Parts: sequence; C-alpha cells; structure tokens
Amino acid sequence: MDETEIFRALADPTRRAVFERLAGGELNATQLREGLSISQPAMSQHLAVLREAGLVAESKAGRHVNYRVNAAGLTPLHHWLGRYRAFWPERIDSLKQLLREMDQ
Amino acid sequence: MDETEIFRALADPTRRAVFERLAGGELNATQLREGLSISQPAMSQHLAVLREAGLVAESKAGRHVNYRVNAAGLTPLHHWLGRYRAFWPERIDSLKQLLREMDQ
DNA sequence: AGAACACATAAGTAAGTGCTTATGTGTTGT
DNA sequence: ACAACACATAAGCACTTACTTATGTGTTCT
Repeated sequence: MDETEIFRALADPTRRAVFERLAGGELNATQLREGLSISQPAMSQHLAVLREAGLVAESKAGRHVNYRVNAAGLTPLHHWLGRYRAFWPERIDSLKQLLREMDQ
Repeated sequence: MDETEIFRALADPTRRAVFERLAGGELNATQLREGLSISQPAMSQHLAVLREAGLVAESKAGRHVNYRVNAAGLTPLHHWLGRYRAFWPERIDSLKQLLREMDQ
C-alpha cells in the first residue's frame, strides 16, 4: 500500500513479468509458472510480495487460488509520478498526443 | 536507464526524498544533506544510484558537484505505467479530471 | 479412505543492500 | 605551499532478498 513497498515489489523483473501476465486476465499460481523457470515456492513468495504491496488480489476457488491485478494498486505509483509532471517528456505531456494514445 | 534499475533506485525512501528535493531545483551534495541525518559517503552513494538509473544528472562546478533531475529519467517509468492504463483509477483516467488537474 | 494435487510456510544459504569509518583526488582560499 | 573543503571510493559489517529443499494444510478424484 505504501510507496516503498510498491517500488520494491516492482523492482524485481520476475514480479513485473507476473504482474504483466495478470494484466491479461485472472490466473492461478500454477498457470503463472508456465513458461517461467521458477519453483512453486518461489512463485508463492513473489505473489505474497505483490499481494502485500496491494498490487494483486486473490480469490480461492477450491484447491486453486486465482490471482488478478488489483485495480487500485497502482494508484499510489500514479500519484507519485504525477508530482513530477514537470519532468514528463513533452511528447507525453501533450494533450493531443494523450488523446491520440487513448484512441488506440 | 532500465526499468529494474529505476524501480530499485526509487524503492529507497531516502533516494525518493533526494529526488524530491532536486525536483525543486539544482543542489549540490552538501546542500542535499541538510536536514537529512545522513553521512557524506551515504549521500554520495545514493546519488550514484540515482545517476546510474538515469534519474539525475550532474555538472561539476569547481569543487562542488551540482545535481539536478534528469528530465528524461522518468520516461521508462511513465511508459511502464502507461501499459496498465486499464487499471488506472477512473478519477485519474477521466479526461475531464485530467484537464482540471492540468489547469491547476 | 487414500493418493494426487494446489498452494503456503519454514529453514537454510548465497548474493545484494545500505550503512559505517578510513582514505584518496581535485579545488579553493590564505 | 598549505590547510580546509567537496566529493568519490574502498573495505567491512549487519541486514535483507530471492532462492532452494522439506514439510504442512486443505481440496479433489477414484
């Protein structure tokens, strides 16, 4: 929930990859391991870090645990970045460009 | 320059505080220490991490070294966050709200 | 009931982090 | 030239991180 926890959670490439996959839709821990060469406990531990940072949410379904992106989780990060809008690249800060991006 | 380096650099509260101060204007290493109870080598090391992550830039002025926010430094972070626009809070994703915020 | 499964947790370990003190390098002022 | 200054770098240390193997808890299937 706190900025440090969020930055720390996202500082790990594996955890960012997990987050990325979850952004595509809900998946359980076993499905999240597919492709990645990572042990089951390691994945469980990464998911715990993401969960404690408020970036993902879980829901138990039988013997599976489905994980999904917590929509509100990126808010503190977004807010932090917003404080430095003065340093955003022009290309992005431009309203026209923003509208163009939003249309895609 | 790379996402991992940037998240890692910002995962430290002291480094975020330093970045915050630099956002207010150029300062040298000694000025940056004022207020913070942190040793000179510690500050020097923090600045090295921020510099290597591309978040700050330096310019030598005699025996002083002035540090400033590198305007392009937050671009990768901004870009990363942009990939998850679907999970931005409504309040922020709303164009009207964005325009209102930009006017302030 | 018992085996296979999905996941979490515990404990141990190698590597990384952030600090410290000590020292080095270049600059300024007298 | 010499002392004081501003900063970087080196080396050592406590703590944390990310992994491993081993084990525990609850669920499903036959």
